[in-house]
Amino acid sequence: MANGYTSDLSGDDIRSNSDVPEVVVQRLPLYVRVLSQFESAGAEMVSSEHLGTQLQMTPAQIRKDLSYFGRFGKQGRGYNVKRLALELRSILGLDRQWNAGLVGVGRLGRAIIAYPGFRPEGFRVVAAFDADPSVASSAIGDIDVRPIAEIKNTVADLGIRIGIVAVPAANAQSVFDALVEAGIKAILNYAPVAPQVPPNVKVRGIDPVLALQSMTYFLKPDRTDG
Amino acid sequence: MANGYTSDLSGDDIRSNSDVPEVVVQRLPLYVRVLSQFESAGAEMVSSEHLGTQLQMTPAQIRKDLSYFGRFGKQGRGYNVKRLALELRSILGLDRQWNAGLVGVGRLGRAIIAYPGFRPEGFRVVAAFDADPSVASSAIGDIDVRPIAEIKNTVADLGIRIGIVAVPAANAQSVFDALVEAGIKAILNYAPVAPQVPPNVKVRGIDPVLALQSMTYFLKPDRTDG
DNA sequence: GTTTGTGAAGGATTTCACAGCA
DNA sequence: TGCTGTGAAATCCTTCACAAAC
Repeated sequence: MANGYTSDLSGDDIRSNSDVPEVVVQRLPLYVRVLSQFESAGAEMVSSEHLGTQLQMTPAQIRKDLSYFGRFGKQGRGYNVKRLALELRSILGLDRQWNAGLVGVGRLGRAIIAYPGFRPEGFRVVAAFDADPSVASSAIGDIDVRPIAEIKNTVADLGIRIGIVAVPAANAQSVFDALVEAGIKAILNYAPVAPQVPPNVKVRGIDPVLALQSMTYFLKPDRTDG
Repeated sequence: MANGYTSDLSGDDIRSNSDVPEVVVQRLPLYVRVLSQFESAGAEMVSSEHLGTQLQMTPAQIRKDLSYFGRFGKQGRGYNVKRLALELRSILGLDRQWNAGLVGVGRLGRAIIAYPGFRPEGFRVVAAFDADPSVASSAIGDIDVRPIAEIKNTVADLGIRIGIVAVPAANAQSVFDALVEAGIKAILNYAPVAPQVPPNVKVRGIDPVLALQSMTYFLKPDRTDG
């Protein structure tokens, strides 16, 4: 995200900071992704050097990151691609399904429901919520849309662990509050706001505008291109 | 946002690292955003304390960040909301329009074109490109769709400074190459790949899956909720 | 009294560099 | 020989704490 603000840890039922830096956790999915690519390209072994080239990172950083979780490599040979991918997926909890609840079924919310990239990675949107009563109590595809007031019950009933917020900025904070109240500890936020949540709830923001705005800074010394 | 990997700087025509840390630049848009909110709420002045509460950051960090660019505050009073917003927008180059070219007009690409959040912030998608010849040379809304081979000319003709990549993973690298070849220095990447670009080209990734995958780590110690 | 701007301190992250193993 | 795993060094980033300004 661009740019995930991330409300931090040290809850009681969220994995505590223990001593793995947050940045390291954020890089793990990147490793999983390129390992998958190597895997389907048929590679058996891979070195930190090789991974580093793909990800434009130093080999040392990759080795250090992995060393927080175990000793997965073999000197002189590198890492077994399949094994390392499996280990990392297990560390991240990607070896199971995660149910998500989407709040806001406007244009963006519908695009999120239709997005085909979640399922193959084990994320399922199993319920949707909306403030508009004419939308709520209908259905989109095979997903029921319910009134916001039902978040808490539905979260419990369907085993929802992840919230996805796709409502207008003005309504976003009240949605965060409702999700937190429902016991949600991980939120993917598409709304252009800085969420106020307790420190034991993680929020990652998806915000293309913020991403663009931090790049224009570097474009400024603007040699008249066009 | 989620997690922007960011291929770094020190080009010749990209604002050099000088000595403002990259993290600081990435926070500036956040400040702009909450300042806008305060502005439309009618606030005249704001303190670093107050901003910090909104953004869940320490006041010291905000003051330090701002101090890289100038002395915008008044002791005892804080910052003038309108003035600070204006200064930051100017620093980030948000006081003008930026033209972007979108590559890939599938489901996601069309959603990006339809996204109403760019325009009000000064970002305009002025051209689209696609590999599929049956889509290229058509138009979507008021935007022409052209073959990928025309990127370079179109970038020059329309003054495009920003590339937006919304193609399938398999085609993404060749699109990055084409954009770089066309002289683009800032790319917003929606494709789930780690781009290989020269160090003077900035890339920010928008990737909800990566964002989710780094949150599940903290959910793992999984008290059977559902 | 309040709040900024900033050196200096403290903490976190990255990189170095090399012993140890295959 | 080739490459990992890792303490130690170096760098980067955040927070502290206070003089100066309003």
